[in-house]
Amino acid sequence: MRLAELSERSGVSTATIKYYLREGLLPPGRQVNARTAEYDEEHLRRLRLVRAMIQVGRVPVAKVREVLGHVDDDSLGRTIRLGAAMWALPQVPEPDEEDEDVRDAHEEVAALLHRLGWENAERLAPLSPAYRSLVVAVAAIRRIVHDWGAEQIAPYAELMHRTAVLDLDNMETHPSGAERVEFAVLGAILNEPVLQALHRLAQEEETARRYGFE
Amino acid sequence: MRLAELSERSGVSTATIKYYLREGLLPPGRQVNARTAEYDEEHLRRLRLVRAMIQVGRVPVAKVREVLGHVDDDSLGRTIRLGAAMWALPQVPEPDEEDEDVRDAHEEVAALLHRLGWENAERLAPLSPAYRSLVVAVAAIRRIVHDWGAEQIAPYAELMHRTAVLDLDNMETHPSGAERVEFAVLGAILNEPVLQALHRLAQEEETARRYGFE
DNA sequence: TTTCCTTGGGAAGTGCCACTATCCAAACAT
DNA sequence: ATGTTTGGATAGTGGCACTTCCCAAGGAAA
Repeated sequence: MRLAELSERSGVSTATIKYYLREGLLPPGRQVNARTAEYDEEHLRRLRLVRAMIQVGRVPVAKVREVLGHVDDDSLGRTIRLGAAMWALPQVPEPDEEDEDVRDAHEEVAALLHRLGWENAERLAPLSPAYRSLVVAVAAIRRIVHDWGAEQIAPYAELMHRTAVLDLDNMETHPSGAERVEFAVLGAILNEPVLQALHRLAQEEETARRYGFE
Repeated sequence: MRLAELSERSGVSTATIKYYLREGLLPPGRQVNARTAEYDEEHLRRLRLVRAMIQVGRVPVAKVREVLGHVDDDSLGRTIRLGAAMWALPQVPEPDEEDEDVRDAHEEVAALLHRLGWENAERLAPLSPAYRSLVVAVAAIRRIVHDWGAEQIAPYAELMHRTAVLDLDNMETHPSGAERVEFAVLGAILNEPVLQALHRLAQEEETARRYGFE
């Protein structure tokens, strides 16, 4: 498969594919001669994954490179590889520990994890980007709605835990092997837009049930 | 309150506040004289809301202006105003109806809504940005994981519906009045980062429970 | 063989976006 | 009188995801 065909089958312009090659998101094709390169089905798969991450998952190009680097790192065990890939994802500004709201949010979230019995998450907290994201988001809300706290979050946490159980069950039904980490990353990244869209649809449904269309 | 004080109390630079004023995200202050303007607590609230939307919610400036335009539109009923604000949010590329995967995804999602009994969502579907987002995301996943469909999504939809019920319950416990639409928008926008962070934390917790830290 | 078209690679340019820096003149503080 | 602060306007910055342009090598057609 030449560049042109790769482009046609994926719907991505040749210029963009060349850009991805330069950025290291796609491995180079097999060099046939000085001016020709061959690509295969694996390149097509990878390209579709990259596109999905960028367009649907809104992951910046630099992050995609980082995530794929972990996915391809054979020196790591599967779980760790997936964890590394997931931790490379978030794009959160560091919480400003000077800020009082941030410190409050910190305590509140830590207490919440404890109350929920999420011991592993508690242990990972100091390192976890997800934990930091949560602190930032909670601080931002409390800055505007002062009487907002763990009581409001806890039921959501319960639901999200069930969601995570579904995620992992899903993953386990899938064939293991080379594709599995890739599938897991895909699931992790593309599940989120699906969940978000479902959430908004559900809000529309529930709002209409309660208040009609007016 | 002068610009400088507004800046200090919000932690936003004067240059940025001036930018927001120019962009119409903040109403102009009360003009004291040719070279002085007064701002009040309402400006501070609004500024914090804008910041939260932009920084935590990642809403682009143009969208923030649009959303706030709906929030401030007194000619509309509350439910409609909220709906308009919510619908102004998403940033989804139009699904390409030429694409076969997109058409498949379309059918699949429509069938899913029907099966779930989300009649209102079904009726709103042709117009709803959330519906379009869902179609785009499902199409992107199916392009890579071919045996993926409604059976996988349905349980998530169920959980997201419960989340939406929580959202609206929460909103109803809140005082009505001028603040309520603002609170609803805030909830809608800032809940999503919270949910996302909780989801990722829950994944970490559940992964560690099943597989340990290796 | 000559002509023409296609190909892959690299450098530079584009458009958008969220700020940020610089000016300016009025107003206030000392 | 002097220096600082203020709000408003204009232009500039840096990052990002491409896109355009150019070139020389290959291959196909005449």
